Amino acid sequence: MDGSRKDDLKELLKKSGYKFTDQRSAVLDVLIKHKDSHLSIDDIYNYVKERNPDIGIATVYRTLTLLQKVGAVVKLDLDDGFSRYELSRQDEDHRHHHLICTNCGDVSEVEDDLLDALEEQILEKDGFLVTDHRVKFYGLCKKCR
Amino acid sequence: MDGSRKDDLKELLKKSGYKFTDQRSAVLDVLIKHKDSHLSIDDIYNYVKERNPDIGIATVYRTLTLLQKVGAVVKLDLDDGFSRYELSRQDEDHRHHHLICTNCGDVSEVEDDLLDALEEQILEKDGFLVTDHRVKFYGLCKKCR
DNA sequence: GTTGGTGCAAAATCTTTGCATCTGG
DNA sequence: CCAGATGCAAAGATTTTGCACCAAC
Repeated sequence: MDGSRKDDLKELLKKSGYKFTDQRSAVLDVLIKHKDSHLSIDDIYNYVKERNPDIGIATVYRTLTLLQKVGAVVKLDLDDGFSRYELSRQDEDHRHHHLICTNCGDVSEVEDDLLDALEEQILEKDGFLVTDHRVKFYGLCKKCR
Repeated sequence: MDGSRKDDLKELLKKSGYKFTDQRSAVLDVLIKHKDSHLSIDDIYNYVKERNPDIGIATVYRTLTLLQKVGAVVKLDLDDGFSRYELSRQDEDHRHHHLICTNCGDVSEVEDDLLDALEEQILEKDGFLVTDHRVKFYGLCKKCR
C-alpha cells in the first residue's frame, strides 16, 4: 500500500531529473507513517533521525521544498510559527479543509469541499481562475464546546 | 472618516488597560493609509519611520501583536515568508477571502462569503462550531490568464 | 564519470526579550 | 507618581547557503 507511494515519488523525481536518495525516501516514510499529523520540519527531522541518524536538518529542508515542488507534499500554516507539511492526496482535486480549535489547539480535517459555486462566481465576477485553495476554520471543537 | 478609527482604538486600548501612545497611533495611521496593501512588518516599520524616525522595530512588533489582540488588525499569511497585517473591518462578520495569483503574485480580495452552508454542515457532522475562517484561493488573475 | 545530493557550519532572516529610561493617565 | 511602553542591543529561532565530499544513475 505504501510501496506505491514510493514508486510514485521515484517516478516524479526521475521525470524532473532528480535522484531518489535514501534521505528523500526516509522523509517520505515519515510522512506516510504520520499521515494525519501535520508535522513540523523539526518533527520530521527528529523522526527521520531515528532511522537515519546522520541526516542533516538542511537536507530535510531541501527535501521538503523539493517534495512540494514535485507535488508530493503540501505546506501548511497552522498559525503557530512553524512550517508544517502533509502528504498530498492523489484522490483530492482540491485540498481538504482544516478545523483549528482556538481553545485546545487541536487540528482536524473536513473532506467536504463545497467551494465550487463560490469559485465559479469568482471567475465570473473577478475574472480570477481558481486552481486551488487553502481553507482554515477557527472555532471550538466538540470537546471544548 | 479615519478619526473614528483612532477613537475606536483609543477606546479598545483603554478598555483593556493599555495606553494610547504616539507609536501605536502612528502604526494605525500607516495601516489606514495603506488599507488595501497587506503590509509586512518591515513595510509598516519603514512607513512609520517617515513620521516617527526614532521608533524601534521591536515596538512595531509589539504594537501589531497588541492590535491583533484587541481585534484592530488581522494577521495574514500570504505564503511569502512574511507576517502581514491588515485592518479588521467592523462591517464584516467573517473575514473576506484573498485571491493569490500564482503567476504574478498579485493579491486581491473577494467580499463574498458563502461559507455558511458549509459551516453549518461542519457543526452537524463534526460537532465543531466555526467562529471564523481564513480562505485563500490560488489561481490565475485576469491579466495572467 | 557526471551531475546532482548531502552534511556541516556559518550566515542570513525574522522575531523576541532584558533592561534602563521614558511617558500617558 | 506609577504601571505600562519604548529603544536598543543582544539573544533566540527558523531557514538558507557555501563548499568539500559523496552517491545515484
